[in-house]
Amino acid sequence: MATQQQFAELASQLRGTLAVVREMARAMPPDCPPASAGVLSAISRNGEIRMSRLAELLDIDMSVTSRHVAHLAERGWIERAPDPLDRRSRLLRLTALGDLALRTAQDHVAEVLAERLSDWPDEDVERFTDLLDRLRTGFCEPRPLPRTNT
Amino acid sequence: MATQQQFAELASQLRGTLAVVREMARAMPPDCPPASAGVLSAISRNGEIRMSRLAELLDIDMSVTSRHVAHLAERGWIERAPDPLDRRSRLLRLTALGDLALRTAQDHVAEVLAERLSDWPDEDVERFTDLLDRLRTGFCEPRPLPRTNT
DNA sequence: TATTGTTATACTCTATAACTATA
DNA sequence: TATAGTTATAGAGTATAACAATA
Repeated sequence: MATQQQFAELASQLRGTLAVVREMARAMPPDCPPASAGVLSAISRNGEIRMSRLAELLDIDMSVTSRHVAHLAERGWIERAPDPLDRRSRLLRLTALGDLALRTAQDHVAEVLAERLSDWPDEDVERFTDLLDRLRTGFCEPRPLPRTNT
Repeated sequence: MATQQQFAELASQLRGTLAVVREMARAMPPDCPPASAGVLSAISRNGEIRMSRLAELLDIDMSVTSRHVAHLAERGWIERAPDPLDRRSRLLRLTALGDLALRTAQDHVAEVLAERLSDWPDEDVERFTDLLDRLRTGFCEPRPLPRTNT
């Protein structure tokens, strides 16, 4: 396992990454802020989905998810259909307009990244994406209880 | 260069990393929120520093930096000395208390990372830290003007 | 009684603009 | 006139708590 020092450095770099995410956010269309793009992306990847599951995927509170979803629905980017199996619930799915908005947003950020990271070799981009994915997965997955030292 | 698709995926993973940073933030002491830790860390790395330079390093507006710095000064974690060369300016430096606060905060987040990433090999942590550093550097450094197609 | 989703309220972090005091 | 820093105000994103409808 890495040393305490190494983890501290990693943590610091992760905090520093917020500046990059902020920079990417500036490239987004005004009516599709990063949080909206994240919700669209999650729905697109998963297909029809419930609010509660969506909140779980995004790792944010359902109250927050609800507000983002309302924003998207106002723009006609998603549909909220009643769930025939549970009338408390709603099933969300992307509309054609929503799919277009998502693609547009993705194109914008990809362009910004391509411009700034033009000198990165392919494999570094791949490896980086993979590490980020593993980080998120390792964090958001439920963890076994920490072992006590008995 | 990587494809548009690869960059889009990278962007998505970077957005997803926000969830991890939020999770780490929950492990911070209540009077040392992540933003404060970031400022302490930057001052610690650079030694005595001016406000304007600090804002540049953190890539946030000076008005925001000013508020964070005021927060730290109230707690006795930094000192603000007048700059003998320019009386408009102030020189910031960590106090012993501030150094302690920083170390405490670093220990907390490192512990969280160590717990969640216990199965990561050393080299992955190193490589990941390096990639994050290169990303931030590639983004926050001034860029040459994009070439027009003439 | 518990759960799904919504709304009201508050907190953190950031940006823009107006201000002051020096340069 | 321009620059360093501060403060006031606004906006995006999140969390907690109270609520309505349904299970």
